[in-house]
Amino acid sequence: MPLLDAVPALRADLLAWWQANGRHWIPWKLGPDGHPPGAGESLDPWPIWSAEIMLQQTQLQVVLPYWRRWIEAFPTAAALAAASEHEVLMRWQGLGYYARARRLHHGARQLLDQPWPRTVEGWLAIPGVGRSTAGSILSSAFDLPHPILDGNVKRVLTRLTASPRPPARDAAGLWLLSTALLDPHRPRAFNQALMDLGSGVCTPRNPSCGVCPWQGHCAAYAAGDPHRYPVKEAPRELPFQVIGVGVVFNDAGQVLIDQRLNEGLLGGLWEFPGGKQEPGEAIETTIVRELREELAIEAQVGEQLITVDHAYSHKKLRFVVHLCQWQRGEPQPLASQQVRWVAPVELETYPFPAANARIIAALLAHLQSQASADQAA
DNA sequence: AAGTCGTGGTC
DNA sequence: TGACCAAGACT
Repeated sequence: MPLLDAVPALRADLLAWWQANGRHWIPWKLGPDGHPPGAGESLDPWPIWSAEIMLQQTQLQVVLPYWRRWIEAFPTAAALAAASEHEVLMRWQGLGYYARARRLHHGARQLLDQPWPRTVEGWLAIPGVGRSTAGSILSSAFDLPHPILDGNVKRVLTRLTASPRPPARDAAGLWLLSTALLDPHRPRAFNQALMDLGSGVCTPRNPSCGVCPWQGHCAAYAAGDPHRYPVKEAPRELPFQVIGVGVVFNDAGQVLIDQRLNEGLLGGLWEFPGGKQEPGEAIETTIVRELREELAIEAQVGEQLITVDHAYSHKKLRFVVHLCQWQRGEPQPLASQQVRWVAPVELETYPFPAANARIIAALLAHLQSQASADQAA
């Protein structure tokens, strides 16, 4: 029997499973009374929009504490619009993909004094909102019939059809299937059920096919190899680079930090200055050279503070961090937005990426042990 | 349209 | 120096 003929049964079976087994506790999916909304009932789009942006390529359990603090700080879109970019990045610090925060910030300002969009086109006009996020917001907030296609849905659908192609090679087909399956009478419940199925049953490893409401329709289950889907692209090797980093002190005991450009990796966040080690170059030379090239200062490189290995999505870096002493030259933001001397205790008031947070922890520990050594002497 | 963009969980 | 991946969007 063709899959499309089974659509009514698929909808009914999924929704029945979800009624008993779904995640009915997700905070941004609850009404003001703390209970799930009835069919056709609307929810405040703001907490949902915030959550959907945070959830892009990020697991629910990681998002939850960030989202709670975020909504407490910014209860409305207008509150976010009124906030500074510094405060926005502080609230996003550690969550990754920082362009999401700046786009959400801009989107909130863009929507000021405008009614909430109720069309896909209206949401697509907002920075950071793509087709799947738009569908998720519209179905979650307004119970409107728009499909979604996130990682969970891709996995469920590629297994359901035993698709031989990686999802990126068949986006059009997957969107068609998500659209065809969507229950037009209960879009909010159906989309959430599809994601809950992918999250709790149709999992990447060791799927629980024994309790799956779609087992009888699943081509991958019939073939006995649901774990093979979705078919993966050939993985690429990640380049590895060593970065020399200077924690530069001045005579007042302050350290030098710079704010990265908004474009590119870690855009808008603060960091300790540094740069890529060139072939055959001693790391101390790298640090001296980068401080000259990017800040126009002369500094003396001292002892190593720490090395930090960190994997990003498309490269692996090793930060070799040395304590340095500023000698001369007013720091210039030649490769950054701005540079600043700050007392070590003030570092916590700036948004730093995760690798730099480890450097700060090592620095504070170093200063602590140094202070107690001085006291003993 | 392939490359870019983070981090932490989990095995 | 692990591999793999997660409620994707943007260029």
